Amino acid sequence: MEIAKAYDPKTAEESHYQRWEANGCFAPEINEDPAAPTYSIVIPPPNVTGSLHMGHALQHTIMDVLTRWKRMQGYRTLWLPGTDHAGISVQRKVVEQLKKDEGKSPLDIGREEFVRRAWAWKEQYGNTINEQMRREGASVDWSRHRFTMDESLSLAVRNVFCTLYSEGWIYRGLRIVNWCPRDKTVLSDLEVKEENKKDGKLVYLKYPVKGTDRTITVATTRPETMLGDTAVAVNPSDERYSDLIGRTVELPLTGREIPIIADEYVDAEFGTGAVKITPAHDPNDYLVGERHGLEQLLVMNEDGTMNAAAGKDFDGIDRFAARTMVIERFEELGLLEKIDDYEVSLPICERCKTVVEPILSKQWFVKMDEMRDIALELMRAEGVPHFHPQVPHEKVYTAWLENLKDWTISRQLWWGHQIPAWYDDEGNVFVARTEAEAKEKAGRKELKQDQDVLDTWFSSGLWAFSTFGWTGEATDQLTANSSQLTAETKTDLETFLPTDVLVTGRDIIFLWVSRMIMLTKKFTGKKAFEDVVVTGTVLAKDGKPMSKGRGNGVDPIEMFDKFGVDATRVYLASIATGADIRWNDSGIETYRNFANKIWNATRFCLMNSENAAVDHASLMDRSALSLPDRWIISRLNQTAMDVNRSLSRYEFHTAVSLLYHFVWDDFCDWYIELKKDEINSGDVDATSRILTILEIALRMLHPFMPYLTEELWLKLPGTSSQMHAKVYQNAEATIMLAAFPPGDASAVDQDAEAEMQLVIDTIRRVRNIRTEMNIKPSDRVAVHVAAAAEQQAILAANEAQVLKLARADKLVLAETLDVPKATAKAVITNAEIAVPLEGLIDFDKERERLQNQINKLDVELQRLNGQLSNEDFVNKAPAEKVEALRSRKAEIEQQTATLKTNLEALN
RNA sequence: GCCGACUUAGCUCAGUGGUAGAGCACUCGCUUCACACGCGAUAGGUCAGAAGUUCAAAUCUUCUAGUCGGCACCA
Repeated sequence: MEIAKAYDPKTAEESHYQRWEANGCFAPEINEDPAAPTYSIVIPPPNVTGSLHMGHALQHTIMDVLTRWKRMQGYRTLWLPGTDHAGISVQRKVVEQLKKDEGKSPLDIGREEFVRRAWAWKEQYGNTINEQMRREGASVDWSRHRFTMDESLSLAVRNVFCTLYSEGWIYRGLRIVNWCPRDKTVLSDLEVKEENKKDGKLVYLKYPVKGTDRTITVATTRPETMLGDTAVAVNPSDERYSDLIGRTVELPLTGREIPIIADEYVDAEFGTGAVKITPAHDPNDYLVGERHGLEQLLVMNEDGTMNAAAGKDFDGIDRFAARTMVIERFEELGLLEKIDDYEVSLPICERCKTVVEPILSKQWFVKMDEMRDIALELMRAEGVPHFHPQVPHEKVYTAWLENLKDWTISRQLWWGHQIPAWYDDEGNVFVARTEAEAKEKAGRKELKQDQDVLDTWFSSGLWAFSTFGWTGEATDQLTANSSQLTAETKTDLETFLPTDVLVTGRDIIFLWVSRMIMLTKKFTGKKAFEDVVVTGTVLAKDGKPMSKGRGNGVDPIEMFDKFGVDATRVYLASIATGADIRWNDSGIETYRNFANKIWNATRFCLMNSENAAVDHASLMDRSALSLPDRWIISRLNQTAMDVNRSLSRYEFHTAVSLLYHFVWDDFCDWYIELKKDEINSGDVDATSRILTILEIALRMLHPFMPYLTEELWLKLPGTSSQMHAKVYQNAEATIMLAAFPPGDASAVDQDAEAEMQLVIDTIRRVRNIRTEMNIKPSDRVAVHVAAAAEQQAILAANEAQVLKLARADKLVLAETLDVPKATAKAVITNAEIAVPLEGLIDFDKERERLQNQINKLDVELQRLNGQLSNEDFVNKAPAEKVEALRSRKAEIEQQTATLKTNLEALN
């Protein structure tokens, strides 16, 4: 069979995905047994404006590994893909496009037209990440792809809103919220990030106290808000100001007169001990205002400019320009006391980096206290979700829940789920799924729908169940009597919820994961998922998070082009420990090389495969198996068991490491080398066996390296759909439906492993002698081994292999050595190795070699002696530990004695 | 301010009580008929520092230092 000398990932990547998809291999229905156990994962829906970044690639790799592994195990498997509608991001893109192409604003074209264009934008650009996922090899069921604004998911949103409203969990109220003046919308606390600014200023303003010649000084980082001050507060016990309480100040620049009040909120120690109170522009001031019945004076517009209430001079001025103006005016009036440098932390809009303005606004909120209890109860009673790694995520999650504040869910956007609330002329609100129902409730009056839409995370919070068809309508097949349903009649909702695992980054545990847990439980009574795998962050080479701003990102698509999809996937899996990790090109090269190694190992097996074929029976007849066969079968089964265990614990890096070492070290470096002569000589049985070992290895590798393994598996003679797991018997042959090797404990053969160790050690010591004594690779040597009869027999049975790999032409086995003085020697467990080097040996060098071996053993001997002479150790340590050290000590002493004898013999 | 994580070979990282590991880089030798994206052989760590628990600590506890993260506050 002709097969290229090096693996070219492109070929494999282009040929298999389409066929898998077309054959329905990704859909759970490929599984012929409707009663098979299920395994389901919903994807954290990427932003529809987004393209694939390294975080996606990492998480998708993990999800695909799990999905393919479970599918191969015969589970009825579903990995459900989809995207979210990304309210703010899409809105911004469409606004920009509109301005650029037509010079128009959204208001110019109206809401209906704007939404139409947003859909058009989504249709045109929203598919990028889906195509990239195909390239990744993601085995998602595209027939179940969901979008948060799909009709069914939107119906679910409306029903959830109505239910929560009718139960009093959703309310509309006037609160201080986070306002982004650039996006002109409110944001939830989680969408605002604090940023420390060292170059901030603390401005001290003097307010004249009415009826006196005194002033009272307040300090502020936002001087422009003084235009909205409605009081000055001091601590009631602050004697400096006690005589001023109850008086008023004449608020400069405004002509307004505001009271001086006393409130415990004020810290007399901080600043001047007097605080300006702006109830409409600061959350703490808002509370003070509530306590004292102060006016809430809003002085800012939604775009961050000051409004008419700020005064004629400031009306329409941007907030930062107004800040400068206020300072200047105070200076002119002689009322600016001083300006101090001050480190401030500014709230920043997570998406657009604009400084967020705390502002009084009427918004919709979800009350979180009862919601929180749902999640805490799940964690308390069942420990759900199980976080992997548990530390630190479980603790952070729980702590966050305990301090949860209400969630602002309205957004001043047009793209999204418009809030299903209608108002009559008097401002009465009617919440209903449809306008018709609202009118019904209102007595058929003319109503106007709320202009706001819901937070995108509100709809993604339903993702775990709305994606499976839950709409909140009476027609939903829900859980109550699902036990009466047969497997065939169960809906997706009954079949796949709860999902098995959620794989995500830590940045959206609060934003999304926690809300999904609460909402899923509330509306379906089920858990959203049992486990949450929290991946670390893939950092750039500089140790910082990858970001467009820094320009330090690594594009997964470029990595696919450069190293191949499979290599990238295995590399990502190898770093999936839960900890953050720096991107490292040499790491990914390792797995490019690994892919090539697998390719070439297969190439070798296929070069001589005439008449041979994959044949699982060929491994069963123990009497026909040689030592290397028994050994590799033992290693194979041990590896399979360990890989399964690692995957079940989400220890992806361990699984990769096990597979890497099995394939490269055990299979390629030893097994292939040991069997080479047999294979090359056309031994059909030997070739069938090696093909079979390889075939099983490819299956284990498949979840990590889907393209390479499929490409090679299909080339192996004898592979067919007969090798599929039994629930996929009628599908077209593909490795992705082959049974995942479970590993067989009874095939693990400790004797074979010990015997092989003797062969390996013998070969290694001879190679070592050759290198250190500068023997040319082309020169053959004689190998003498002194050992007991049992060891002699093992080596005798593998003489050809030892000779070949040690590049020797003679193997002499005896109880004791009979060699000339000019001989290099070494000791291994249960044997002594000697290589006569007449005329070639450098006696000084051989002395040095022997002395080095003695020295190394001596270091270990010292330590063993130390431990064994410690009575506490001997008395208290487990007996088998003590015994192990004793026997190791005896061995070392014996080996040292031999080496010393040999050293003396050279003199 | 509170909470947490991390600190192991030159680099990037595994390793949750019993002889310190990997990949890459480095050194030496190989056009050995699957693979130079390779083969063979070496070298390289008082596991951040200190104290404690234990027969035994990279691993458990406490403290210190440094790095990073989350939360809170911020007139």
